[in-house]
This record gives sequence, C-alpha cells and structure tokens, in this order.
Amino acid sequence: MTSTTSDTGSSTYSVPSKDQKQEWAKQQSILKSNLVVVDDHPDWSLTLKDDNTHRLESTKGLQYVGGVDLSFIVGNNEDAIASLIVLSYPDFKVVYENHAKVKLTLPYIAGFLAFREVEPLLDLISTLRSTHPEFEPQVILVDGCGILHPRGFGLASHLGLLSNIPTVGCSKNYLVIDNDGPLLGSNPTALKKDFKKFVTTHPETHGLMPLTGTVTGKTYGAALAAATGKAAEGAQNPIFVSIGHKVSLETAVALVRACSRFRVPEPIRQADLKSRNEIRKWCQQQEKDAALALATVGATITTATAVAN
DNA sequence: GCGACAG
DNA sequence: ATCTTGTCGC
Repeated sequence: MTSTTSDTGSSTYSVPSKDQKQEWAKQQSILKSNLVVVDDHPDWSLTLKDDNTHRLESTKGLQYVGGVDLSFIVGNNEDAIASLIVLSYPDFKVVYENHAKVKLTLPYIAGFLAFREVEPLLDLISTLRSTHPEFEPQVILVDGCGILHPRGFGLASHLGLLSNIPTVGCSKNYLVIDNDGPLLGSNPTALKKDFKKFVTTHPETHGLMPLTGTVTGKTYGAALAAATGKAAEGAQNPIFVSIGHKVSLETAVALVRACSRFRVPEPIRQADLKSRNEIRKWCQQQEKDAALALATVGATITTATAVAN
C-alpha cells in the first residue's frame, strides 16, 4: 500500500497503488455487467429524422433534463462544489438546482474519474429525490465519459447505473482508448484533426463523426459539433458523446444536439456556470470567516489584556 | 519501452 | 479542473 503524498497546492492525496487501480478496474468491470446500452426509458422517447444523421424529429414525454458538474478552486484539488441542475424541456429553464460543498478524497486519475466524483453526485440525486421528487430528471447529461472509456465504464455510466437514471456521457476531450485500431488509438490531437477533415468532407452528417474501432467495427461513441447560430461558425471543436446508461447512442446524439446552443450542451453548461458561481461565493465567505476569526482573536487578546490588568 | 490520458 | 480581458468577426 503506497501512501506517498502529492503536494500540489494545499492538497494531499494518497497516491493510489497499482493494486488499488486494479481493484477499481475490477469494480468497473463488475458494475459494467449491469449496464444498459439501449433505450430504456418508457416515459419519454425521441423520434429521429429518417436520414441517419441522428437529428431530432420530435420528442414525446420529455420534461426534465439534468446536468451535473464539479467546480474547483485554483491550487486546491480537494475543495469543490458539486452541482445538479434540472432544466425543463424543450425551453431549458432552470426548474431545480442544488449545490454541495464537498471535500474530495482522491486525486484525478484518467480512467477512474468516477471514484473521485460519483459519490457527491449521487448525494445530490438523493437529496433531490427526498425533497423535490417531482423534478427528478428523466435523463442526465454528465460532464465525462460514458462507454467511450478504456474499460467502457466512465463517470456517466457509473452515475447512471448507481442512480438508475438514464445518462449520457459528454466529454470535451477525447480519452484515449488504445485497443481497437487506428481511429480509437489516435491521440486527442490527431482525432480532432480527423474530425475537422471529416466534417468538411461529410457536411451531410451535420457535424457528427462516429468513433468506430477498426479492429472490431464497434462504435463507442461520436464526436459531435452541435452548436447553433453564431456559435456554430468557424472551426468547431467537437464534444465526445457516448452512451451512459439506458440510452442508445442514436438517442444520446439526438438529445445532445437538441440541448446544444453552444458547444457544451445546456444542462452541463448551466451546471458548470452555476457551480463556478457557487465557488466564487464560497471563497468570499471563506475570506469573511477569516477576517472574523482575526477580529475575534484580536478582541480576545484585548479582553485578556484587560483582565490581566 | 514510451507516450497518451474524461475532470 | 484552474489561470483571464479584450478583442476579432458575424
């Protein structure tokens, strides 16, 4: 059990050992066996355009879409604000939001993000269920990978499975999967380059490039540039979309498209903006507390001096 | 072996 | 994840 200390900033994490990572990988594998990678949400459905572009034709029954995110402070990898927001669909008004100041106990390790972040997010879902069950989201867009992940079980899948809420993985960067041919073995930079080329070469896809392994032919997810309006102009970096839980890739892509006004889909974007704002407020409160503590100490000393005299 | 690596 | 305002273009 390695218990080295990483001391970047004020954080101190025990560095996970090889054994710990293997244990986590095993856990991911076990949980993954219960993952549902097809549409399984009887209360809502999307109808796609009949041209294989995964664009939305119509929606039935979808009222609430959730978004989750965590925000941090510079130079501090432990203190974070976890946020869960729920937007109405299709007008994207915030109908519910909750934030929790959390203390993270593990460092970020690519491929194991869920072990760092899933607990606070599950707590937020639990709170929503006990206080405002009427706003339980019918699907959650997660800032992280779904099955587009080295072991096919990223944060979005992890959260979806443990909460039993359909989820979609939406990451801003490509996490390398290196065991299924050139496309998925290419590095993030090469993949972005491929994407730009693909988008100009295949305008009929409307910014959608499937991510398919050349060895197995399996499609893990898609790179998608779905911004609309002015935000859609110029070079568009994609969002990497994949199945989280109980949502097919077709539905996931159509949903992300339907939720995207800017590069980042609105539920995640709102969660990000609001959690950042909460971080700001938390920092300000910390300053006030510190000032108050100093004042209190000063007063105490003054009092003690007076008593001594 | 080396490099890559969601947030 | 986080640092960071103005600025260029539509």
